[in-house]
Amino acid sequence: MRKHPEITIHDLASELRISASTVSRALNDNKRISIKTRKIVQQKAIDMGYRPNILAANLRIKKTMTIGVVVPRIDRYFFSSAISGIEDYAWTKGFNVIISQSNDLLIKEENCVRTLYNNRVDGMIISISMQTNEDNHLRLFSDNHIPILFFDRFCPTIESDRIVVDDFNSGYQITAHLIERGCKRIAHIAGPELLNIYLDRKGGYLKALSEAGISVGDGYLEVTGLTREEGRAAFARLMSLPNPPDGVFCGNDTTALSALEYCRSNKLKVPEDVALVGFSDEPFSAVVTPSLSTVKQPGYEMGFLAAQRIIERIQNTNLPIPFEQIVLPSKLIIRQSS
Amino acid sequence: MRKHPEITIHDLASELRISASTVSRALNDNKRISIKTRKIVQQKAIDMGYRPNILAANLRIKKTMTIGVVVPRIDRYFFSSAISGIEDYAWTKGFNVIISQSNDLLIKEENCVRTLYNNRVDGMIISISMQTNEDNHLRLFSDNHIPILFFDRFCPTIESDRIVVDDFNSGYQITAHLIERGCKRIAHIAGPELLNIYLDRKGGYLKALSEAGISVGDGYLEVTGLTREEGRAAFARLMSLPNPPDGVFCGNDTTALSALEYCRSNKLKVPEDVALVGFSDEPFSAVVTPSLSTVKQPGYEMGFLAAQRIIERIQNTNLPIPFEQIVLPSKLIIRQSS
DNA sequence: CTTATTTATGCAATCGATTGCAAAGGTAGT
DNA sequence: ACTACCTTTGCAATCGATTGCATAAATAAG
Repeated sequence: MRKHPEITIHDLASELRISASTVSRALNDNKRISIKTRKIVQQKAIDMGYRPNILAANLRIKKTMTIGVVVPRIDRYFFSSAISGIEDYAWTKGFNVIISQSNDLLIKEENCVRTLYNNRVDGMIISISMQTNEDNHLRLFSDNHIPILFFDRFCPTIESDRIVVDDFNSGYQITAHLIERGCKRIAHIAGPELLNIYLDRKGGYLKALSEAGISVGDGYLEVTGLTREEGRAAFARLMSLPNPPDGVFCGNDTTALSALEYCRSNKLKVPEDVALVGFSDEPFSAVVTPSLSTVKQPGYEMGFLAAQRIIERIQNTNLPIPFEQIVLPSKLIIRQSS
Repeated sequence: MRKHPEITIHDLASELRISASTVSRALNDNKRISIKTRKIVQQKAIDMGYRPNILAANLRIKKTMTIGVVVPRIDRYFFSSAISGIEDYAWTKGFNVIISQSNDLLIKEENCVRTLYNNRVDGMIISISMQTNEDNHLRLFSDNHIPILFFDRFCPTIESDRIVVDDFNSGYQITAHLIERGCKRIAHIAGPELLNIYLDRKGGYLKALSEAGISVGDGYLEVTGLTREEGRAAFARLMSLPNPPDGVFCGNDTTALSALEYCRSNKLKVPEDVALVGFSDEPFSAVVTPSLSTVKQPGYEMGFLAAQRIIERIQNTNLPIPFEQIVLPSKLIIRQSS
């Protein structure tokens, strides 16, 4: 079939013996061109297999119709479903999504953000890394008035839109649930204090306890990186305390799973000996035995909404819509582990 | 900080009282420019906060430094880990990755491919949808000599590179394993015949059986879309046969999970009453009870390799490297379910 | 000191589309 | 028939970088 000869508006123009500007306008359905010519041009474009050179147009327009996404890891279900939501919406609006992952490393995140900036994405959706304790790279966007939007893990020092779930309340509900089901000694494996989401989950935990007049037992508060290994280690420490907990609120499902495995190999009954609750509703949580109680975060919806919001902002740069923190409902899912 | 005034090479040029061409060359470390000037220009670029306009450069160069990716669904672990591999490698080479998902719909896939084509990606990595029974949209790339590479699910009628696992052999191994552990009546829940991967898995199953002198029992071969629901229905049909199987090779882990759940609710013991094997090693497979035997597909490695290969092709358009089908080793993982 | 050669820089065209302004053609009003 | 106005189209500049060719400057050779 057709090989290299790439058709331009100039080819169309000379073929039709009209000017390139007319062709351009005709293709864009500009009312300044007569309907008749428009039809002719558009038909010819099809006949000759013309495809617009988006780069040239973008250069002129100063838009790339692209939004950048940075997440800690693409292969974590919560994030991939968020990306799925972003892509689905962006696609309907003709935006492209370019993705990159920070691997939870600040340096990599800085590089990703800088690259997206240099690639002139029209906006960026990001969930920051566990290490992110400064915001210079993010300022690149906010200072230059390029829309930036955080979801889930956000940077509190940057003014911008955010989409989060109510981690505080979720932490509260989880803990309240454990209390209600009769747990007396409730521990918590928390995530890095750098991230608000983990601080909030812990905050909810503390509030629920204090409201119930329960004090946090000695050594009942572990702070970890929430990996499989750290989770196991932390849980092991908890269970070797002189007075081990009978309920543990794990910072995420991964650590809850580690806990479950620890219980299995140490012949501890869940939830009889110790009740467990995780966070995120990873796909495996529903199918392990016993199935894991957890909090469902609407990843897809968050992504969808994020895309919606940032595209709105991209298309109304002048309109001063105030920044907003959108809190999505999360849902406590009680299963066999508690 | 700095607001709108975007700096161009011309600004640098006039500031330094030299020509734009010199600035351009200096920034690209062209040896035709004296080291001294190069240093000066580069420093000035930093001072003035210059950032190259990639669009302008790309327009000239006719490269976008972008590779497009199309997968059925981003939120499936196999695919998200492949994307992760793609992104990791592409990133080291300065390529951007733009993703889109077909949702296993041919129409959506066609649109995605066309969009990527119009966006002038330098190459495309794709795993086709379950419905893809024609290749016109894919010809858009191959006919125009834009590198295209398939991974996992490929289109046999398009000449191109492919990265796959040995589905035939994997299917063979799974079945042989079931035979070896004593199963006499082995069924298979296969995927759409449109896709080679499923045909091959089935082929391996058949070969192993015939080699062992076992014939396929009546109704022992189900062909489905491999979803949760279809899997359950198919498995239910199998188990209600007059002579139900004592070993089932499920086309993927999802259907194997459906089977497992069916067994649970129907008090069938796995693997005593019926042994189960899945395919893909989804994250949940290791943690369900009983844990699922399955075949591990190296998603991340496939993606990494795919990116490596396609970038190589992008950068050597003229060099006629012959197309290749790269077969990656898969690994049978035997767990409790068999 | 002149000519040949290398080194460093600049000019101007180019990539392909968009767009303000000008101009040509057509219609209408008086 | 003349001016006024509207419709339709074209000219040429622009977006910001790259690059072949030409030129200027510096060095080497004779």
